[in-house]
Formats: sequence, structure tokens, C-alpha cells
Amino acid sequence: MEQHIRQALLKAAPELFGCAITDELIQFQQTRKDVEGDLTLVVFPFVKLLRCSPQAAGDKLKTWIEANVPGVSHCIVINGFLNIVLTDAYWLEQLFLMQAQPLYGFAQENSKPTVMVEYASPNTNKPLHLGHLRNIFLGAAVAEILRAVGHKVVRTQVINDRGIHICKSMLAWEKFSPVNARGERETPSNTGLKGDKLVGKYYVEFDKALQKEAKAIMAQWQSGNFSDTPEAVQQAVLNFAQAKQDKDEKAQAAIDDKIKELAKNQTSILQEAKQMLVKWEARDPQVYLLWTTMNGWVYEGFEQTYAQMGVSFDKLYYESDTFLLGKDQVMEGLKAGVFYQKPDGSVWIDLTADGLDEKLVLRSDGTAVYMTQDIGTAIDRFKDYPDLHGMVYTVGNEQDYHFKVLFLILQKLGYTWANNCFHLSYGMVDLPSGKMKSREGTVVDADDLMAEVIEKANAMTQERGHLEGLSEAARHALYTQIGIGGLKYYLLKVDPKKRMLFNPEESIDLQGNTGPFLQYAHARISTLLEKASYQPNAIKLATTLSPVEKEIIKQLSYFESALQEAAKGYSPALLANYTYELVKLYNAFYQSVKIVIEPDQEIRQLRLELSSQVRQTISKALSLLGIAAPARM
RNA sequence: GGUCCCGUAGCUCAGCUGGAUAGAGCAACUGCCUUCUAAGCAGUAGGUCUUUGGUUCGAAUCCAAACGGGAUCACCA
Repeated sequence: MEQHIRQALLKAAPELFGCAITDELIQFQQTRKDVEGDLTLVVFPFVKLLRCSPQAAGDKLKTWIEANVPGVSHCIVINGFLNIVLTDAYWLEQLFLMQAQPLYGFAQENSKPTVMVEYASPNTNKPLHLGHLRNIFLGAAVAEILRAVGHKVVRTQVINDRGIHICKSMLAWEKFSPVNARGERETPSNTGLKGDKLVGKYYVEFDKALQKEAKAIMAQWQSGNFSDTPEAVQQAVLNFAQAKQDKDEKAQAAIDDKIKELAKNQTSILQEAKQMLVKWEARDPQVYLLWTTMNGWVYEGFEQTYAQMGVSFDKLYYESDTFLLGKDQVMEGLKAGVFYQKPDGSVWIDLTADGLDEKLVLRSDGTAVYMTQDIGTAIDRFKDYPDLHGMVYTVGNEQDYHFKVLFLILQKLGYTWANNCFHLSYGMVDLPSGKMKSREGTVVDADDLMAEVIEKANAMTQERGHLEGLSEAARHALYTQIGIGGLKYYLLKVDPKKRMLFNPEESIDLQGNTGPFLQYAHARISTLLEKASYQPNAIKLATTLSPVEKEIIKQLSYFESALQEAAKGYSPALLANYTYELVKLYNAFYQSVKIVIEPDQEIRQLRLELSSQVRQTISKALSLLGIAAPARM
């Protein structure tokens, strides 16, 4: 309708205003809830053009629109706004149009270029936690939304399966894992631990040992004993100690950290881990075997977690496969003059001309860093998918700088697709107690959290659900749908780029703006339609609509634009909020009128059609968010 | 210190490209199940949109500065 009026006005401008007008002059907005109208045209822009008062300009537009635009009932001019009231017949027609297309709001499949969406991408040394949940739910939802607006989508993750962090777990396991009676060290099968949890445990063990050894070294330094310390390090420590004087507390703490860093570097255990990494890059058979085994454990654990989350991937990338390509690229870039080499052999890029710093892309010992791998992975992906148009990286906002640099490097290496790479940057998830810190044990484990919300859904559903006749398995599935659905909605309803607070109690809430609220509406309509033995059927266009009914159709008709906005802004939150508004409207309607038991057949049918379309829309929106829509609960 | 992000009700958040009297949920209080699922609905109360300037017919929204919070500036990933 907006488009209609817009076109009509543009065409009629010469006769109406005496001159042609530009598109931006015509501004539509949603009409305020408390005044009559379905669509509002802002009159102010026309005031200057017509050189008259807002009221007069409004009147002029009103007369013209009422006479020339079909579907318009009448217009009201208030305070410089022209509120357009559309006819009930127009709205009924909209409802039929939606009913006639089950995929209303969705674009045609594969009508837009291929996009790869990366999410999850965990390290293989730690189990998944709350931060990963936001990442994964967000990425998975964005992938679905992009698909719905017509893109071909490849869901992917890159698995950080190499690097010093893996070696730490491997080393700790070799050193500290107890041996049982059969001479075996701990494995997932002989401990019953999930693989990722077991490996994570040894990562922590490593850190403990490292801290302990570093502490001892610092104590030595404190007492002036530098017998085992290289000259250069000794000098650095003494310099830091010197610098510490006459500094404020904060600066002193920062210097202490630096000294600690030096001490850590002197520990034998870290040296061993570094040697292991070098061996790994040289494909030492023993190290490789251990690496394969322990990573295998982690993957198995992650698989379970992903299954519980209800997410999946189309294609996996392993950094162990792409880092060599990254190194090659760096060498080529070096030849081409994009990078430069320092005397110690390390390779850098100078981005000072772009307002950024110098950035390391290859270590002096020739091993790869994070950036090296990411360069390789990106190029690998565009090789694998020749029709790939762009990438979306779902990664936390603490890496804003990293991605800025990455995209810039790819551009400088001459890859034009770098312009279509987007960093879907999201804010951290805070706890009421503050930031999650692994050292302080405040990390919320993904598996534990999911188990908790399912348990809560279980308890609540037992208490107030309608479960008669459901099998034990079906009930359990329902608890999972509600628990996980609630968790997803909780994490997705907030604007991704904003930092958010995770309140454990609210996250399993069922009332208000929550996942179960939407699911409940869906279930209620489902059983309602079943009881009514609903069959789609045409309604006379002469049927009149109540204000709520009209509001609901209006909101239903916004689905497409809500979806478009969500895709454009990579923001599932927009879709979540849209759906919440729709459900609130419908609930008010549901409570205030009779539907199944409405005696007037024409009205009954209209209300059923309306309910059916609301259910459809909730179901579509929830599925885009990765949330199940149960038929009863 | 440089760069980037954020600041809306007691709490958690909406508020799209500037538009009418700034909205929800939670928490608090009042009502509504002998009619289709009350995980619901109707209502009361709660605001200097951090502050100060600027642009504009019009600013929570755009610009600048200040204040407050966070991230980042590693041969970590």
C-alpha cells in the first residue's frame, strides 16, 4: 500500500504541487496506536513546497488520496500528520493473500548470492560455555534468516585445533593423568567424562602447574637469584622492577603482570609445550597421534552439545588444514611487498597508513599466528565455493580490531571479495556477579546450563502443562523444546551488538517476553484450531473487522519487512521483537472474544482464519530463530 | 594514552532511515478461570532518555564536548 501511494503521488505531483517531487519527500510511518489510522504520511516535508500551513497541506493531500487511491477509506489530518484509514476489505484481502501463500514473507530460494556464515568456532581445549551459546544461537539464526530472504547459505565453523593451547592439554594429560590398573591413562570411556570436559580438565591442570612454577621463579628473582635466567630476561626483569617505583597502583599491577609473563616464559613446562608445538608442526608421529586422539574426544563431546542445542553445520574447516595455506599467502604477500620482514625473520604488515598499527603475521620461528590461519581459511573457503559471494563471521566484539585488520589484509592481497566479508560482532554476556572468568570458576558451562533449563521446563510443565495422552518420550522432547527454546529466545531477543546481562533466574522464566510465551500462544492456537476442525475457507469481503482484528492483520502484514530488516541488520532480535508484538496482540484478542464457540459462522470463520495465520507466522518466526513450536504444552 | 562500542523506569531490554503524549517484560499493587489451554488478559504505579552545547519546523534518535562503563592496542587464540 505504501508503495502504491508513493507511486501515485510521484506521478500526480505536477498536477498536485505544480512540480515534480523527489522520493525522500514522501515519508511513511506506522500510525500511533492511540489515534485512528492504518498508515501515516508525514505532511511537514510538503509544507515548504506548497507554502501553506501543515493543516492546509494535509487537507490537500487528504482530498487527493481519498479520491484517487483505491483501498483507502478516509484520511484524518492532525498535527501535521495525515492518517490514512484503509478499508476493511483491503485488510481482508491482505489476509487472504497471506493465507494463499504458505511461504508468505520468504523470498524465492537461491534468488540471492551464496553467503557463508561462520559461528561456534571453539577452541578444542575447553568445553563450550555461555558465551558460545550466544554466538552459536546468533549465527545459526542469522544463517536461517539469510536463507529466508533468498540467499544460498553455507553454515560453517572453523575449528581451532592447532596451536599452543592444544599442546598444553596434551602435555598435561601426559604428565598428570593417573594410570589405572590396566596401565591406561584417563579417557572418556574409562572415566565416563565427556571428551571436551576431560581435555578441558587437563588444560586447567596445565595452567595450575604453570602458575606454580612461575611463582617459584618470581620468588627466586625477588631474592636476587638469576642463576637459571638468561641475561636478556634478567635485564628486562630488573628494568621492570626499576620502572615500578614511583608509579600508581594500577601501573604497578600492570608491570607485575609483565614480570609474571616473563617468569611464565622461563618455566620448563611452557618450554615443553612450545617444543611440542614445533614437533607437531613437523608432524612428529607420536605427538600427532596424541593430538588426533585428544581432539577426537573433544569433537565427540562437542557433537553431543550441538545436538542438544539443535544446531548443525554444512561444512567444517580445521585450522590444521588451512594454516599452511596461510603461511604460503604470507610468503607471497611478502614477495609482492604487502608484508615486510624484520631482521629476526618475523613477518609484519604496516597498517599505519590506514590508521591502524603494525601487525605480526608470522612468528620469527616460522610458526603461524591466529591471523595467518584466518587468511588461509578465508582463501580456502572461496576456493571451495567458487560462487561464494561473501562471508559472515560470528565472533565476539573483543575481536573487532582483529577482523578490521584481517579484511584489510585480504584486500591488500588483492581479493575483491574481502569487501563482502562482514564481522557479525556481538557483545559479551555478563553475569550478575560480573564478567565470566575461568580462573575464578564463574564460567557457566553450556551443557550444565542446558540441563538446568530443561529441568526447569520439566518441573513447570508438570505443574501447569496439558500433557494427557503424551508418551514419556514426547513429554521429554517437549521439556527440551521449551527449555532450549526459552534459552535461545533469551539470548536472541537482545540486539546482538549490545553487551547483555545473563540473569540465571530470568533466563528460565516463562512469563512475559520469553520463548515459552510465544510457544504457548502457538500451542494454544494449535489446539484451538483442532477443536474447531478448522478448514481454510473464503470470507465475504463485506465482513467488518473489529479494531483488534485489524491490528492483528496489520501486524501480520509486517512480517516480511521485519524479516528483511532482520536480514539487513543481521539481527534476529528484530524478528524476536516483531513476534512478541504479534503474540501480545493476538492474546488480547483471544481473551476478549469467542472463537470456536462463536455462533455467527461468518465471524467464527474469520477469527479462525486470523488465528491460523498468526500460528503460521509464529511458527515461521520461531523456526528462523531455531526455536521449536510445539503443538501443545 | 590511541582507537572502537555502550549509557532510556528499581532491574532486564524495545524504540528502524530524526516526527505526534518515550514503550514492553520482570519486581510491587488491583481485578478476571461453572466459555475455546490463566505459561494468559485488563488495570494502577514507576522517566530530567547520563550532562552540556549545536543542527532542525521538530532530537532518545544526527554532530561536538564532558562524565561514567566496557573492549582492544601480544611472537595468546
